[in-house]
Amino acid sequence: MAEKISFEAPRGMRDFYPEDMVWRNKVFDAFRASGEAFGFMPYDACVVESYELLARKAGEEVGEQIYHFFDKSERHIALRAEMTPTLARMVAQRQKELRFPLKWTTIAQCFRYERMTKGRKREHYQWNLDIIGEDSVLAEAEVIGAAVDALKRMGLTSADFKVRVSSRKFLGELLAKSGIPAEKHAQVFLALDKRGKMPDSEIAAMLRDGGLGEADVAATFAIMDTKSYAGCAELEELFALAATAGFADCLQFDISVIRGLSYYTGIVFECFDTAGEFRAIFGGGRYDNLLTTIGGEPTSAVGLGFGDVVVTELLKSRLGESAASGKKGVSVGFMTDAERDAALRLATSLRSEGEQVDLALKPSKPKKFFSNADQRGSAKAVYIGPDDVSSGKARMKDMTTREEKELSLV
RNA sequence: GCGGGAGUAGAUCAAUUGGUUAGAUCAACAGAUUGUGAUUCUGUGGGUUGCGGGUUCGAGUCCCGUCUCCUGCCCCA
Repeated sequence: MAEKISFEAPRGMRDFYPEDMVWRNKVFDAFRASGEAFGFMPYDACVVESYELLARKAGEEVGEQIYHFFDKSERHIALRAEMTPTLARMVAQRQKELRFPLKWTTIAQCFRYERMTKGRKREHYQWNLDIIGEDSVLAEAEVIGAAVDALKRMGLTSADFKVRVSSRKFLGELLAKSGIPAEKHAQVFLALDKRGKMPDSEIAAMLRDGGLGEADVAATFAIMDTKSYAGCAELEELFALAATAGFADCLQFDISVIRGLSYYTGIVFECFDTAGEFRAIFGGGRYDNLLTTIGGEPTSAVGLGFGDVVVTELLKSRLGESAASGKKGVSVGFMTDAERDAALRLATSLRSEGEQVDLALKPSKPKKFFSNADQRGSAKAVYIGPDDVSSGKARMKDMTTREEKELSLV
């Protein structure tokens, strides 16, 4: 007898039971529908990449968080933590033959070895939208618009979430205007990112540790209180485009949106639930160095990453745990083996008409059959006994109203 | 990486603070009930109390270790 091993999935890895799959499909369906509606071309790629590609792009301590291993030929292999390096590789490989701008989308399974918290596993699916090779702010507007569209398809409204937007370029100009030297900007970005998560006194201390004088610290705090994007042409244009497209009510200017120390260079954005209960729903921005980091030609791009975990938690919280499951399909059952073929013929006939049919696999008592049909969520049920076979008629019951409608057996 | 809480039946929880054979309610299964699912009644199965060690006459309960889950922080797809 084999030794019993744990039935649990490895830490941080996810199983999708049928009741989970209902939610995942709801979310993925919205991703795909919005991607198509906004004209993005689907693509896909290998889950495994060379460690070198991922580590180069990720930099810093993120390398520690990559699942990696050596294959049988000692190649250093890693599971992707995000899609961007892979996208960069694929675009660079065909950079000369592709016609820009590209609008590409994918739902990518990504892995990351780190401490688990609410809304964060070691494995997740991330919907990616990228527009590559386009400088127009309309690119940002389309990417954000598509993500907002997906949230609405899932059943949320602008009252449930807000997309906070800012611009790194704008922030950099404000800092420069205040006389803070460019080499200190990274420090300020870090501090700004902490606003609200940490007392101001500690943020001030962080800034001083970073080599800023008192005047610079004061100037930084003044900039943190910036409430208007007036004077930033690209943000003004983005808000105007959002108004034209009809989703301006979902946008908010927020100078503190930084997106960490990552590669963004222009407009950046993050979407949060209005109640502030969950982590960021999606985030992204413009990055000019997508291809140059791996040795390709300079190309500007706008990208968005939208994970499945947080939004699913949000949907369950706002719409209810059972919101994704609706009654559908027909259950067909039979009393004894003598009616089995009649049941199979009926199931076959219903299926050819496009019905989703769950045929009982063995005879069952009516009580049991209807109980099971109810449990699995069938909208209708037909139970066939000897009398039905001899009369050539059976009754299809609506599981909600309990009304019965006669139908003839074949 | 740092801190807090918790693990008892399929699920939610008890167990008089260390005392006899670990209980209840749902759920499941069978029957009352061989022709139609929400009621009722009867019965049945179900547990190495997360795992390992220790203290004790005796451990679900106390101690140590370990694993897992939840929850803050750090960080971030």
